[in-house]
Amino acid sequence: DPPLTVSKYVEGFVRSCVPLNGMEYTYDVDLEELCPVCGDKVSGYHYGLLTCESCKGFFKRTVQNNKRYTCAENQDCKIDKTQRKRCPFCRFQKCLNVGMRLEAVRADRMRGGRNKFGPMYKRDRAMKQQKKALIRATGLKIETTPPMPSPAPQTDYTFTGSLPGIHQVPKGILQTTPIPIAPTDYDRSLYGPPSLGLPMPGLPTPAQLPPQYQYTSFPSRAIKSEYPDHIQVYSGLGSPQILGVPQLVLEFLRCDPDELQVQSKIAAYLQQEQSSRGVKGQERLSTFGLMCHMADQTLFSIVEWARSCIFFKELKVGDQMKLLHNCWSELLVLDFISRQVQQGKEGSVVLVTGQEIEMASIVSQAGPTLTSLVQRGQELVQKLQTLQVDRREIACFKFLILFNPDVKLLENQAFVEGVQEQVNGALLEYTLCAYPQYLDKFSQLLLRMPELRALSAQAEDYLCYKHLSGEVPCNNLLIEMLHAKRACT
DNA sequence: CTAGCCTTGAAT
DNA sequence: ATTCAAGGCTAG
Repeated sequence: DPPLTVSKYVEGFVRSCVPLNGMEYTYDVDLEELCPVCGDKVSGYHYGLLTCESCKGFFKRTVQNNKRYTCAENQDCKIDKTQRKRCPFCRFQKCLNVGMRLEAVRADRMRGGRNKFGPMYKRDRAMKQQKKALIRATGLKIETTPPMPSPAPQTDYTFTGSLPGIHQVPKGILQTTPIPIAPTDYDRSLYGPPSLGLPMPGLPTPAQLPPQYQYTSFPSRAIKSEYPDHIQVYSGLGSPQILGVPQLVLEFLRCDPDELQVQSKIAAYLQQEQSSRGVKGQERLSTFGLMCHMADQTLFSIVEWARSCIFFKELKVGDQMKLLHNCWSELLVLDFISRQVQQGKEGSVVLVTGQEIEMASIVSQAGPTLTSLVQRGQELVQKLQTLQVDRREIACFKFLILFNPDVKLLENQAFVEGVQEQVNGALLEYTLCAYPQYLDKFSQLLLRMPELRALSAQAEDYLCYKHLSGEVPCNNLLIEMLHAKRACT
């Protein structure tokens, strides 16, 4: 019989995360922040984000009057409170780059009332509040500010498939700066309103989709009212076609949990954990202890994901356990790696909670083993970035890892082998369709599998060592998995 | 033009 | 009735 606790879990026992009590935000929370354009005092949400009064006015005047500016310098003027008047070109550029939204300027000039951004502002406030609490609880700074989710897809009237970080790049810059077209989140930005007229059989309806990271870009700075008379569609050139995505890959993507949801759940758990320790008079968690809890919670969400996935849920619990015991660390490492590929910055590492840790501080504070582990991970991240791995391919990867045909003594061996084969086929088809210019992408991707496996084995060894020296917090699913795996192999 | 303050009005 | 992000107004 499998270990009781794990089997309980797989059968449906899910450690619940107590939701944040006191989620009501105090109004002054946001007001401490500075305008992302010029650094002046923020006066509220304007055109999509918190800005100062003057940049709000500037943005409004510029868009309403369709103003065109030119830069006397190199289009990279520093914009701050004292110099913001000097170069309106660069100021407007910065407005767009930080994410101010053209479509929030009303073409009909209607005053008052609320627009579709209202709910988004509210969510953003709640998120900021939560992050602040997380900093208090963990003492870790958060430097990543996830892009603000835009309202439901059906309210977007245009799309170009622009990406976070490079949205709103003016034509002039597009010509001189090579922009890597990494088609992450493609499917999402392509799920436009039904009026796009694209036949998309089997796609999830917008309502089923998690909050989006979407940006709408406006070629030639066309001004769109939020109450448009007509709908304009831009085709995403140079992008992989949605039409070439195998059904299976789409299904995998549908199974994928929403990153933001996992993020806030785990963040809330960690806060709870830390604050309850304060009450019980226990000593607060060390950074390493925190990381263990974080990994533990991530593992919980991975198991939850597996349990609800296509194919996996068809298996008997015994086989589910065997598969999970075999691959939990690989999935955990892949989760970490893919986060770095998708949102990591040079020289730092992003955690599942959205917190960012400088590589330098890892090197200086972590032991040599952990440091080399992270560094090896970063090397793999770089390779995957060079390969331009997208989220669909990562979704396939997860299945390839989970349905490992080498796992012995399965009741339904043939099924697992069959799934492995199907996923391989779907991934091959997808890479060929989406990246026709890059014929060996599939094999390049598969070559990363052994590296991932080696990395996860090393991570397991490290964890085992830490466990034996008594540094891993108890009641840890990680340790349970570790034992289960070593016991059956 | 700029930017601080004022008026509006749908959503809550 | 209140909120608060839109647009409007106007000295400097």
